[in-house]
Amino acid sequence: MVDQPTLSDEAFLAEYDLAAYARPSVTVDVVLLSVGEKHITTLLTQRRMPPFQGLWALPGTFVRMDETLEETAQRVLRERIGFTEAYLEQLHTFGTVDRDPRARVITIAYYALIPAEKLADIQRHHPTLALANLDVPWAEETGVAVIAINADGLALPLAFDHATILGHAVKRIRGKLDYARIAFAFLPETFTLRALQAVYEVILGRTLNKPAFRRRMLDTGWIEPTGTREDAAAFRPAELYRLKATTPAPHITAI
Amino acid sequence: MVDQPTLSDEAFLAEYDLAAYARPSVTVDVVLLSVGEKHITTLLTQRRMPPFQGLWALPGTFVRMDETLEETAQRVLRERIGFTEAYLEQLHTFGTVDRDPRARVITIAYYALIPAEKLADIQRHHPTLALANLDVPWAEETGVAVIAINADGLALPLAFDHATILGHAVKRIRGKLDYARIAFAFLPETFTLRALQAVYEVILGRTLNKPAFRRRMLDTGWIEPTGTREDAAAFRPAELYRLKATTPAPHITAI
DNA sequence: GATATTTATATGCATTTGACATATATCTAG
DNA sequence: CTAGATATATGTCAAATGCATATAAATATC
Repeated sequence: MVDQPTLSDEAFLAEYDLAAYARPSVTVDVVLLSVGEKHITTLLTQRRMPPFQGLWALPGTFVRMDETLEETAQRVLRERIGFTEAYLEQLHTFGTVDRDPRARVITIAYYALIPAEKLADIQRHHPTLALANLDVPWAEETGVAVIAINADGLALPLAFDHATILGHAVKRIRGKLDYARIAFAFLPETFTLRALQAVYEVILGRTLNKPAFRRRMLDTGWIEPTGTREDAAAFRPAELYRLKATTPAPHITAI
Repeated sequence: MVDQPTLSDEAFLAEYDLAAYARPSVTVDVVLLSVGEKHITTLLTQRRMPPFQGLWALPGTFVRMDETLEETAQRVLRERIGFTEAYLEQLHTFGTVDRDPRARVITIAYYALIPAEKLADIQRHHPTLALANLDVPWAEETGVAVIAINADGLALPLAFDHATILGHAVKRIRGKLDYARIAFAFLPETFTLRALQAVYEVILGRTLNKPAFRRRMLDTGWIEPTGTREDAAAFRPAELYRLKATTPAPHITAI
């Protein structure tokens, strides 16, 4: 229907068209999110070299020429935490001119949801990663930046625009919580309704009504009882549920 | 608190760190969306050179080293349609390795919402742009790619992964319609409730109940009556409404 | 072993939200 | 002035949600 270029044409045009433009550096940064007792948590690395030496940063890497962006993000997971079975989705691309004082660096941010049970494991094998609680000083859909606080209650100063990126990630999972089944990414295979509600409350930053939450969750049809109960710790043990196998895809098929 | 690098350190590290990595080309493509009688519409350009010569593409350009991504998107608007007062937001970043056969090109897609009244104007001044109706062969939140159809009912073959990008844009505005005031970006300053409902119905691809829509819209508090009525065309003229001035920002403050 | 205690689970009820049908109001055309 | 067409308002029903309370099932204590 349309003339296709010959190979030599292609080669010529590649030189002609693209080489004329300066190329920025491109990285992928991954927000590693999990859910603790009272806070959304994340894993940060301390920068050992300038710029922002000593400050805390999201794990990231440069995009290689032969890998997709999603593959880059998965490589970050593999190389930094040795764990790739996480819900992974693109978040936003940050391209302010001077966000990196060295050069023009555009970063495509991804976020990965890590089961809380895996966190201790990951930290044990990767001691350079710091576990931080996120303090979200805004409600609903407003603010942007968040504050990272370590186990001693001290704020970890963040490098680059990473406070903003973290804020975008929090905003995203808050917004998706109601229509996407992302809360389950933070829980083990089987879980109680109480544990599920705790995840919701931590992410949303407010308490929820128990009977209403139970009914709403059961009505979604997302979960099913396993028939077993939690280990009797103290008092009546609760029924364990699991996420049903999804017929449609659980999230957007990314390109 | 932390040792800051000297300038010479910085210069050294900039060379050391960043130059070691190959850099992809980076572009911004803009999905120009509007709403017609029965379809979501968009403006496409026909490629005059390989690759995909003759096929239809989103307007886009290379990111310059001294402009943010949003500024690049605004430059596309200024240079291609001469109109920048549009709701503009980042959509998604597409980075498949071979999406451009010439070289590795990563594109950050934006979408701009154009008032329907401006479309004829734009096309008159920019005859190389084709107005296409979007056929969305999927409901709700499923599919991805869409089909562009010109005024004669013929499908316009799309270059690169632009069918997918267009699909993401449709999905995005469908999803945001209920909680963000984006429908108004397609309407003139003052509008009737019937016109507003028509925009909703075109975007969602289904009809809505009239009284329920009226109440829902009035209950949002987004709009207020102007006190005037539409030009009596035929039969009873409807009240004209306008979008209230927003106290909080209408959309996320991008970095 | 009976009872108290604590949490899980279920139920009842008032309020809210939305879909749908229908009624009333207001304009133009003739 | 009347008919026709559309804008606007109301009424009803079903579903969803929030809150209070009742019942069930486990352990700890006396």
